[in-house]
Amino acid sequence: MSEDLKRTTIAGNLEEQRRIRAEKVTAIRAVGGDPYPDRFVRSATSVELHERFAQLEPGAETAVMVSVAGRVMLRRNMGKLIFLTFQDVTGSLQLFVSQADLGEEAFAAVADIDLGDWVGAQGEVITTRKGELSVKVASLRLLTKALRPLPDKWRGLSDTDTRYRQRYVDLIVNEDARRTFRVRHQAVRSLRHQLDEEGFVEVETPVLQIEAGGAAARPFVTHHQALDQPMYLRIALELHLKRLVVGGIERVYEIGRVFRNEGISTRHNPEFTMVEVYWALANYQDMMALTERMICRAAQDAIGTYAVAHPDRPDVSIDLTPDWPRRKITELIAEHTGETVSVHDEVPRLRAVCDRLEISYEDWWGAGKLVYAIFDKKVEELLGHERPIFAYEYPAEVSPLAKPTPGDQENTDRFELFIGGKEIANGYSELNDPVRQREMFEMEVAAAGHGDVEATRTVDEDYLRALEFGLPPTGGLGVGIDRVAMLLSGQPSIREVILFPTLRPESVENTRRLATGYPDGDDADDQGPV
RNA sequence: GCGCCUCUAGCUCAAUGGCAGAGCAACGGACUCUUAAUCCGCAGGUUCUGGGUUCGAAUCCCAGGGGGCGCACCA
Repeated sequence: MSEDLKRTTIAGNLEEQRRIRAEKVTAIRAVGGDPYPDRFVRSATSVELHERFAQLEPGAETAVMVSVAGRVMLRRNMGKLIFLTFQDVTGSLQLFVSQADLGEEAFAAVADIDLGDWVGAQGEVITTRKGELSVKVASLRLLTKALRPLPDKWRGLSDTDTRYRQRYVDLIVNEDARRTFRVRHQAVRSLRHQLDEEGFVEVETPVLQIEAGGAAARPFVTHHQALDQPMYLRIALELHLKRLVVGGIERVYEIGRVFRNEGISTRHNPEFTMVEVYWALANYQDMMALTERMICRAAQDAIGTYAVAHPDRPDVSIDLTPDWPRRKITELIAEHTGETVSVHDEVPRLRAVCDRLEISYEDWWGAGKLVYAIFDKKVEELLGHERPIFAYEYPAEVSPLAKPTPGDQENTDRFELFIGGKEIANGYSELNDPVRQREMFEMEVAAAGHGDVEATRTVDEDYLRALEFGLPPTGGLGVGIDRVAMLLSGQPSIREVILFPTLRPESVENTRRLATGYPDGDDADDQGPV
């Protein structure tokens, strides 16, 4: 069996296509060419030319010379005339390549260009007889040889696993993927602009922490060698940002990655991006208004409308137009379950309500956790399907960092924003009484003792020390950036708005196949069951 | 973690117990105005892996792996 035949037998047609492209690389080098040259000076992008020459008649010549560059996506070979359609970051454009213009030798080189190659071309802007805007190529350079073939030019790449693992291919061939990440970028930029304009200072705080606090979630654990010290990846931004408010940064925010060692779903990725905002002298009402300003502006900047597609119902859209309703969670519970409950009710009565609604609970839960469970299990998913809604006045028992509602120690001035049945944002008037904060921490430690793996296990003494220096009245807010991106891009899965979502590792054999260099005769020998 | 669905050529998909196929991509050829170019020809397979049932398995069964969806989990 010859080497080539064996290779083909083992790895199939992919190896044949890669071999042929690799041989072109060799051939280019053999005549002193460079298949991976240095820079190319581009004078115009495809979209700039489409905009500037939108009105040309068919068959027009402009005498305007341009340099363009991009990846070859389509090729139509007519013999002595070749049409190439390339794609750059702005869009795509046709190259008109005539043997009469280039001469036989240069034309033959263009005929060797494969789909997926990067090329740079220089020539006159024209339209064809059919009116297609084109660059009539006077010279064309290979800028990068692609060794692997692109997916089907018409159907693209649809296998979700491959799309996520090989996002580079997804982005090359799927316009919807490019659009999604453009929307995400514009939304993030918009949030940042809004906060900057309102005088907020952007900061960065530690990702590696001695104790992960600020939320109820199981953290990722790692280890610092030099300190010989276990460390945690942060699960929230909150406690460090409030230390900065103590330090006098009265308006502060961070856009950053947080990590939660929990289940993966269409709405949860182990690492995700939050923006948290803290505003001295403000309260939770101010933060609701700020949330609304931020998301409304993001919608306008990213998609130019207040009408967003419903994540689960293709035929429905959600209207983001201000002002969004604000309702107490107990009112929403009554409205959607018919049960009148209060955090001041006796525990047995609340347990009876949970039993009626078929909600399970732990025997150590107080009234706050029970009321919250009712809201969480029976009401949340029903909220925000026509327009966003703020729910507020959450039990203190489930809000250990929030300030009590004036005159009601069992409730807090906390809110959550729901859009399309999903939680998008969470905020409150910050608890700034260090004595009460210590009590709340100790309650959490007790919950951890009950087996609550998400409860904070230690009292954050440094945070309490900071509070003792005086945290002014402060409003705080956390927004899940990924969920905003899902909302605005109309994507039903968080994996669609994260460039490289968390996946199981690829199989060894598959990784091997994908990572194998070429040409290299040894690889093929190692792979197969020869 | 549990349940359901799914895995066939580089890509997108057929073949439902009886010869593994098509389109695109590739390769050879024709073609100076195409638009997913067209036309002729040719090649490409560990049907995810391992067992089993059967005269015969891509197809049925069991186990494992990847993925999707749902549930559980998720202040």
